[in-house]
Amino acid sequence: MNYWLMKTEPSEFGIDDLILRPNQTEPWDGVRNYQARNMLRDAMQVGDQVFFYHSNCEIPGIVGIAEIVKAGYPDDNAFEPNDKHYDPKSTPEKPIWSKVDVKFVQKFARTLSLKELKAHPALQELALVRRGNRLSINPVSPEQWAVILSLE
DNA sequence: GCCAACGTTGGC
DNA sequence: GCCAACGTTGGC
Repeated sequence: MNYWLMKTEPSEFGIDDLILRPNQTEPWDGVRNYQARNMLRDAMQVGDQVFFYHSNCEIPGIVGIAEIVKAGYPDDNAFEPNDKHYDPKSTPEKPIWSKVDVKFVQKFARTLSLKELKAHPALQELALVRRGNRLSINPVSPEQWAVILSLE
């Protein structure tokens, strides 16, 4: 099993929105970065665990856990000219972009803030806290996962 | 293939 | 709102 961290802006779609979805499940779409796409398409498997991260908000940090319930499949909103994430280079015959489905698992009692993660000695290699990292999807090692969970 | 200009992310 | 960091675009 693999561990991940996925960023989202709560003003757009936060963990409370995920909880309210049918089956508490939502496609994770709209990713338009090749590195992140490769993780969505090639690496994520059903059952993988995901830290749900809120960015661009009052307290950026990890707010809970979700789970991959459907592995990579074509991001079809790239085909829709009226969609915000439309990409004319991607077609149903040759899709460029991928998405996965994530399901709510747990919401933490408090936000594990970015500040706190950055300060933790055992998390200095966490992709999220590395300088200049802007990827919306990051891998998390089993060791890092355990350390972060213990903060809750 | 180089690289300047521009756009986006996201913390602060 | 600012700006550092990084990705993408497009002229050459």
